[in-house]
Amino acid sequence: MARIKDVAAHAGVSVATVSRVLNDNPSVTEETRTRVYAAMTALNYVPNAVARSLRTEATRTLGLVIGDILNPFFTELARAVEDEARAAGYTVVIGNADERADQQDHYVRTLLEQRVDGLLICPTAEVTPLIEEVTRNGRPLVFLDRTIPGLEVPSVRADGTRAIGELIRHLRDLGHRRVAFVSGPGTLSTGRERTKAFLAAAAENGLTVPPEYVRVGDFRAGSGQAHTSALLDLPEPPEVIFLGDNLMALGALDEIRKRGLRIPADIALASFDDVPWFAHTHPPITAIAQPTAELGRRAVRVILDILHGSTPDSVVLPAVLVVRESCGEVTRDRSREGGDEADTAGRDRS
Amino acid sequence: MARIKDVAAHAGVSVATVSRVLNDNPSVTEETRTRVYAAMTALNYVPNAVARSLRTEATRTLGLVIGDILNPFFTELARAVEDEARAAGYTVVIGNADERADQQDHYVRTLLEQRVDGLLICPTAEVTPLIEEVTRNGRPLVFLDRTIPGLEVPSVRADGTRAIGELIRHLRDLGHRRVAFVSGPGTLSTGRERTKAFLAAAAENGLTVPPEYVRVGDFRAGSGQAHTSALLDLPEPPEVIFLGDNLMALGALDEIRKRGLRIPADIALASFDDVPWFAHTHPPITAIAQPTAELGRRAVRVILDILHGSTPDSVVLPAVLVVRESCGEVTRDRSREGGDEADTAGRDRS
DNA sequence: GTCCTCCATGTAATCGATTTCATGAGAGTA
DNA sequence: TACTCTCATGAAATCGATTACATGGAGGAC
Repeated sequence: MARIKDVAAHAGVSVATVSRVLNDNPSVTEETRTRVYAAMTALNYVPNAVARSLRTEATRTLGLVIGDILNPFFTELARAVEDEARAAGYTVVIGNADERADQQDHYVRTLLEQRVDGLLICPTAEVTPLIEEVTRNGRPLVFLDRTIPGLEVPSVRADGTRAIGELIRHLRDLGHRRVAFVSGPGTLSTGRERTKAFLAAAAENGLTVPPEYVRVGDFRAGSGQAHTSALLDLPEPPEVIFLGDNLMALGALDEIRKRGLRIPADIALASFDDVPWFAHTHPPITAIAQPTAELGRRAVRVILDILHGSTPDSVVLPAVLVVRESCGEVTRDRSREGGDEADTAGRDRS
Repeated sequence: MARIKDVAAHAGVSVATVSRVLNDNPSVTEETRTRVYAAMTALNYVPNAVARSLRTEATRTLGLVIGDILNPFFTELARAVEDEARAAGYTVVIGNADERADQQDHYVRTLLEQRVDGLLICPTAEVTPLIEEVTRNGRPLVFLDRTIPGLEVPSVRADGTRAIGELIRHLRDLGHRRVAFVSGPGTLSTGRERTKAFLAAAAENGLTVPPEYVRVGDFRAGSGQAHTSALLDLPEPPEVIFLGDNLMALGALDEIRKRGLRIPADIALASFDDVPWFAHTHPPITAIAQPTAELGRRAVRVILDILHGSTPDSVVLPAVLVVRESCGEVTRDRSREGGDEADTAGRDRS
């Protein structure tokens, strides 16, 4: 592969001049510039980013570690991060933690070795020694979607507290009394936060929640299915199951379909996270939508701010309730709203 | 950040020795080895992969350029590629072409600059000058999911011809005569191939397909919706619409829902690509499933073979028809099969 | 004509690792 | 004791770029 030295020889100049052309240094004659460009195309020259990064101590690369690449929430997030980063001239390297702390650490380590300029992490666990060390060393870091309390790291996330309150009120208005919640792991801020909001809203709306109605899932389809099965097998099963994320909702649907139950007549369903196909299930699923793409974009802006030397604040954006039909028919004039909701679900897809 | 020189000084050895420890060179005393490890942990040493790659001319990194990161088919593919690559000690850098040739080229160029050891590309266009150059220079390259005819590049893909034949027979058996197809772009091998298979199968089953029933989409939700709308507005609309991929099927569902039509009574639907939620729509969608994860794994094995010096053959795996209910009730004893199909859709999710 | 200034270009050090070749200590043998 | 052989370790070149500093030629002022 052609090196800068070959280009220099071919163009009859020094490597310094070629480097200047590469970096748009204005102190190069128009004539030599064109000669250098000609040499580059003649030799199919592709600059070696490895060598450049070694010298400049910058890779113009961001590392993004997501929780689960099969979760549409994270892919939408990744897509937004990438778009925003590319616009700023950065490349994004995505690592898929698969919701496992060890695999998260594997990618964090790899990304550090590759000397990414900044790290965006959706932490999959409370805190690991590696993460702690990264924060101690003051390397550019932003937590995305999830946070770790006690660490001085800026974070970008959605707050679903209000939307969960609205959901519970909606359920109570529909006459439901026995509501179960399948949360995420207690080691994740999103799991804890959603559970807390659920319990608070239930209390506020006069719903008593027996302990067996609050289950700890792992944000994966399998656990949604298992907990749904367990809940349906209770002596007094709930009237509504609220799943803590879209993958667990998919698992719940699998289980409900397997048992031949009807939604919402036999069991009502709601989900945290809204995904496009929720509008097309039978019936369409009531869900809480996060401003996913905006979270991704803001996270990039925060990390770029850090790289430019400032110390930005954390960002919290509200999630919103999207009422559909999986918790029961809403009797008031909802026809118009139904159309709006379909639009909402499809919003980010165009 | 600590460098190998600092570790050497701290351990009282030379940089060469530290490098030997890093690379598990057996000719290092157990005693110095432990002293070097101690120095590394004391200094929080993280080896600089940039410097190492510059010297060794290898990055242990694979580049993967996918068509669209919001398409679950590609994310499942990416996930499988990543898993297989990680098992072999490689990191994967994913680029999202967003179905645009220019953005595909942007990532190919970036990945070449980063000196990835091999490239896995799902080409988004017939052929670009850059792609042609990459093949001419003989850099390790594999086409995934899609191929470009005329280029001597190994490819890994699924063949849906037989499954499409089965689908058309299934439609004919259900009494359908007017079948429309929304294909992918003619510039993509998958688009051409599916169209060809569709037309051949239609002819074979005695179905006449007027030209306005064969539409060219772009594998994105919006075009599925637009073509569905156009088809439904025809003086003689089709009885069945067969969408060329899962995103266009989602768009078709949007349009059908907007019009308040029922599936399959008003319009029947089938899709290329099977995704988990197709089992949960109303009604569940008949689809053609690709062996997605296996495609990803095989592609990694092929590129690794190339890196090891062999010249592997292309891989073609069959896609299979998954019959559900969106084309009409199957009257025979299908109760058991219904259960099997749900399992099939959920297969890769556990 | 001489000197100074400006500016395009070149020379060489540098980034942090790997790797070849040299070296010197210690063991073994006569 | 002297010599050879082995083997752990060190010194220095190298990968391909960037960049501080040096250089030399053209042009202007006197």
